[in-house]
Amino acid sequence: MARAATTTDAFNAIAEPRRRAIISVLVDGRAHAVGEVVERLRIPQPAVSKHLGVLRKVGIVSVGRHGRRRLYRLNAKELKPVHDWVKTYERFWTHQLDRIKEQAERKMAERSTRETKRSPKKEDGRW
Amino acid sequence: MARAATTTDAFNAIAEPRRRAIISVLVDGRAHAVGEVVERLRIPQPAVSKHLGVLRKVGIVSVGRHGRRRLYRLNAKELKPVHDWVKTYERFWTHQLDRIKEQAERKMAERSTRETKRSPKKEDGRW
DNA sequence: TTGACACATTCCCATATAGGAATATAATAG
DNA sequence: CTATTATATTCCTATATGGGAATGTGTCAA
Repeated sequence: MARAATTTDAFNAIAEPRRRAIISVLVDGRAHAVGEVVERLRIPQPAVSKHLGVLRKVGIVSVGRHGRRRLYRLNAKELKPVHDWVKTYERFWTHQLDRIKEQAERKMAERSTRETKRSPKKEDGRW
Repeated sequence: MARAATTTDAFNAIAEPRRRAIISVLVDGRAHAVGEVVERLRIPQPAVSKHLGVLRKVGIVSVGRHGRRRLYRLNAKELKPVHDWVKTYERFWTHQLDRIKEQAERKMAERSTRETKRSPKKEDGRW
C-alpha cells in the first residue's frame, strides 16, 4: 500500500508545514476567513482551501458560514493525541535535574522488581 | 510537487504508525537489535529495516554494529520540535476555564447560524 | 570453506499526494 | 439580472510512498 492519507489522523495532517502554519494562524481561538489566512501566509487561495479541507476532515478545524465567507476555527483538542504521544519522550531532553530524578526513579523501580525479573547482569554482551 | 518525503523531518517520520511503534520499543533507552523489534511488533523484517532506515535518516535513531547484529537506539531529542510545536496548543485541553469559554463561544456561534438551516447530513466539522 | 544467521536492499505497484491553473459555486452589491 | 467577491473544486502531473517478494551483504560457526 501507499502512504497513509493525510486525512487519516492528526499525525499525518500536521506533517505538512503549511498546515501547521495555518493552525498557527488560528491559535487565537477566533474564527478566521480563508482570505485572512491567504493574506497572512501569502499562500495561494486554492492551496489554503485544500489544506483547510484536510484539517477539517481530521477535525482539527471547523467551518462556519458568514455571508460569502467561510470562517474557520481551531479545534485544538484534536492535537491532544500527538501531544500525549510525544510527551512520553519529553524526559529525554528536559532539564538535567529532571533526568537525574528520572534515573533515580528508575533505579528504585528496578530495585523493587529485581526479584521477579531477571538479574541486571543479564545474558551476555549487549551494549 | 508531491508530498514531502518521510525523511524530511520528525513530523513526517512519525506520521507512520509502525514507526511510532518502533520508537516505543526503543523507549527504554537501550540498544535493540532489529530481530527484537521484529519479534515484539510482529512486523516483517524488511519492513522494520526500512522504517528504521527512515528514522535513522531523520536522526531519531542511531545504529551500532555488534557482530552480525545491528543495534538501534533511540535519539529522542529529535522529537523535541514536535513536542515544542504541539505544546503551544496544550492549553486548549488542559485548562478547564478555557474549555468552558470555548463551549460558550461555540454555543453562541451555533445560535447565530441556526437560521440558515443547512442540511446537517453533510460532512461534519460544520457549525 | 561452507552454511546458517541477521539484516539491508532492490524491484514492483497501487495510491495519494501538493501545487498550479482553470473553472465552478455561492452570496452579495448595484 | 449582472458583476463582483469569496471560496471550493476539478484536472493535471511528478513524486514518494509502504508492502510483499526476492535477493544481496556481511558475519559467525563448524
